[in-house]
Amino acid sequence: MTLSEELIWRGFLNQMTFATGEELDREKRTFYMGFDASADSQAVGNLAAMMFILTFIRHGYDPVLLTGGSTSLIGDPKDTAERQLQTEETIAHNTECARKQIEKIFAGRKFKMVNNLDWTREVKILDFLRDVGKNFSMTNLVQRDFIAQRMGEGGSGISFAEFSYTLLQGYDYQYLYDTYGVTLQLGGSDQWGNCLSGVDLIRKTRGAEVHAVTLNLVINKSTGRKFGKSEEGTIWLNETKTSPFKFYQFWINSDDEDVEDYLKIYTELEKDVIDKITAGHCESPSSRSAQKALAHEVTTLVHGPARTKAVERATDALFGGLGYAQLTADDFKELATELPVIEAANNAEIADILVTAGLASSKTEARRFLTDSAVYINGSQFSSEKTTLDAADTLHGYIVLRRGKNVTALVKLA
RNA sequence: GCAGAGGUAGUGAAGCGGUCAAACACAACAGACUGUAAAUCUGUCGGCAUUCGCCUUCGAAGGUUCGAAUCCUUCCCUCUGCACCA
Repeated sequence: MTLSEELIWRGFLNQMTFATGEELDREKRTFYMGFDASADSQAVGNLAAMMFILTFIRHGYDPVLLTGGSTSLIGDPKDTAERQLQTEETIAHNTECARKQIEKIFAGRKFKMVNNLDWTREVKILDFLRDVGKNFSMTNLVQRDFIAQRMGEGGSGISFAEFSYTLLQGYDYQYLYDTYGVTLQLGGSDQWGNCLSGVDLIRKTRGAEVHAVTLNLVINKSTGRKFGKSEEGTIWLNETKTSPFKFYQFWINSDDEDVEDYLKIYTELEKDVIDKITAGHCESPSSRSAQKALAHEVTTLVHGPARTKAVERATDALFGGLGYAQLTADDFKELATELPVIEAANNAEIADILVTAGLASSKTEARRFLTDSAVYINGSQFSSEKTTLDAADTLHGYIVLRRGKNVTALVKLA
């Protein structure tokens, strides 16, 4: 498969400045893509962008990966409202986090990492206005969707800082063109306008033709919403923000109709492999083989093979056919690394334990769960007369306490 | 700065002196059903005590009243006009 064929097959392509996809196949370019540093971890949404980049790398393109140390100080305008400015320290910290994560995902590949703060910090305001600002038409800027929305009736207004964000990004492209010969910028579909800022700027100031390709936003087909959030919120790549276990669960829980799309986007598996997986999945959707393959691949990419294996074992223990009574002490040790473990006194009230374990937010709620029979001890429901936990409930020193379908904790009696 | 409108539980939105822990919708949570799915049905959805009940909430602080989310005062914030600026 050529690059353009693969991009289309995987469903990445959104918009591009190339007239035809074949132009992408003709010349191996040096390209860049920016990563936002407004949060201290990249999320599943950014992971799609990384997979997009990996596709280009596999086809011989050279990547320059940029962290937005300067642009995140300003913030890309949203459609709704002005962003809260973050401190320089926070952004510096986030930029560093982004760098580490990117280096982890791209380990073993050839790539350059840059931080746009390095060349933006010293720029003089007058130089910037003359060299960059002069090349942007106010009329065009004002017509941009988000800016028009923010400035129009019912809009929340927009500061000059956010208004001029796109010039900064355009300037980045120009700098990278000058310094590394970058002639292609990749971005999310929401970045199309900002990518074009650079394309136009370079045409005007350097007389050169450079390009931009954007990637489709990943959509959860069944909800129609942007992909990458669970009920508990964003799925992060950082394991302290989203544990590998939760991360793995997130993928396992993918909807049937989305699984094939996700396999194409979030794994590097080739077409015949993916075809085989989806065929198997269609035969018996209940085995969830496609979800398992997806979860395995993505978790391995983000958290490494060892963690993935551990998480898979823990998952088997929690959701597989095995009863808890059949688990070994070692299995429990594994579970203990993935689930919250809390200590409780012998004969402690179950309602209190639910609260301390975070399975209920208050004692009143805990009581509700109990009367709703939403609580399970070692996988089974129990009579309402039982209100405390004691040594008779332990298995290898632990009690598995679950609320609802997916929220589980281990209890250790003191 | 001036004038108008408004700030109610996760969101939207009723309520405009007592029967308001606050209608309704959505979201969320749980149970049944399931494939750790979707849909559907049922229940829950401030806290403590699960007996009556008690406590904390309706932007904030005061006040009026037997009694306030509801009335008054001050303050904070948001929106819409106008003005300023161009």
